[in-house]
Amino acid sequence: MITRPQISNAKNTRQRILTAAEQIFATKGFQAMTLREVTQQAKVNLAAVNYHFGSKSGLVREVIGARIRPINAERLRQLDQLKAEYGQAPIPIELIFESLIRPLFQYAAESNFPQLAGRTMSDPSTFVRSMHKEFFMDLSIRYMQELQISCPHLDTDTVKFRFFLAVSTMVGSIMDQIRLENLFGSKLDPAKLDRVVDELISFIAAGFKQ
Amino acid sequence: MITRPQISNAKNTRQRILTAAEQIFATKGFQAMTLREVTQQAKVNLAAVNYHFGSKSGLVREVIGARIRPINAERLRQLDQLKAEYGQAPIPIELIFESLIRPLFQYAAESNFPQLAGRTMSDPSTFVRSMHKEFFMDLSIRYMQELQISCPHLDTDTVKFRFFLAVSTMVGSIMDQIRLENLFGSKLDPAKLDRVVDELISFIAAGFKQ
DNA sequence: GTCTATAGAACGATAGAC
DNA sequence: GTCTATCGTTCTATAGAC
Repeated sequence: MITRPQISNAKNTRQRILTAAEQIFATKGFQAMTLREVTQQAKVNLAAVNYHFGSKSGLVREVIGARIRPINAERLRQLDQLKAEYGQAPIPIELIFESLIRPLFQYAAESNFPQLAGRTMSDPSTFVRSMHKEFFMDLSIRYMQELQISCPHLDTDTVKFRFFLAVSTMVGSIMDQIRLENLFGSKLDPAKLDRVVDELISFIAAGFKQ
Repeated sequence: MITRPQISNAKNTRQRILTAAEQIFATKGFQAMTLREVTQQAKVNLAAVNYHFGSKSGLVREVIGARIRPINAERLRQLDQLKAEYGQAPIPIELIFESLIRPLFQYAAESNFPQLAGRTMSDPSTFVRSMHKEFFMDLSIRYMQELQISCPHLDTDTVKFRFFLAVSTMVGSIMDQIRLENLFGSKLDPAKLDRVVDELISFIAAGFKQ
């Protein structure tokens, strides 16, 4: 029997690094995440990071991209479906934001992705900032187009302002789970997190519709 | 004539360190701000930071506190004045948030304080997080009490959720000036910043009132 | 593909002269 | 109060054995 320990180990090592890096980056940010802590938590050798990902930046790029690409694909899939459903009629604001926000939180129970996304949006390091533009610029333009159609009474600048505020609310609320826990005095159970998403969507839609 | 070069130099050195540290912390965050860069930009000796502030943490504590204390005092002053004006009657939601948000942005033209505050709220370092609790916990409780009075139809948890979202919007929007500039394609002039504040207050109030 | 060992640079902090 | 000089630590990244 031919065994392939290298390949299967490689996958395990690579995946364990990704898992550890995601958790640490999400909670500490780019600068404070050290490769020593990542490899220690993943129980792999320090040099493995450079072998598999080339550099610390390469690792973080992979961590963020691996999570955000499927989320953004799901967002656009839902938006396209709404587009098909409503045809020429404008899509209701709530449904547009549903398609933007639900996919972001749907994996929250099985990962810390929301926190990761929030960190990606708020991390001060120039490297992470450049990724933010790469992953969200086109998406933002598409959503603003759709919102403009659903809000013919608003001028372009107002749509931009309110979309900026809507995204700020979304980002701010997923970024700061600790502030949320301070407010409520304990860890959030999944039921409370669902409630956060419901409140978030209706909060944003109300601000946008006025 | 008796000169006191030490004292006047001390003040200059101390102040120059604070100014440089504020600018760098606001843009880069705690971890990425190095004392070498701060002292180089302030044109003072590296050792001066430890003489005047004890440590990097001590410096950042001073930077944040020096800005946030007067802002919070002004917020509570305005809130108390509203309280006196309205007596037993509930204060309108918009005015409550005016008192929370305007003082945050009023010094925006003459400093980068909004960005500093956003960084304080979002920085992942545990040290900065502890300051966040120190400076904003009591304030949050006071504002939630006032909002509860103005929203007797909402239960306590809903007030908490929406206050959390309102603060998220405020923090997210001041934190990420670069995202705002990406959206509008250029630096924001003061007139646009005023517009941001107006939109922000009405956006939050709409989300809270529904 | 994974390891040890280490290069090379940057960091916060401090001791001690002035 | 300010300076020079430096300690001890930590970091990313890499070279080279296995």
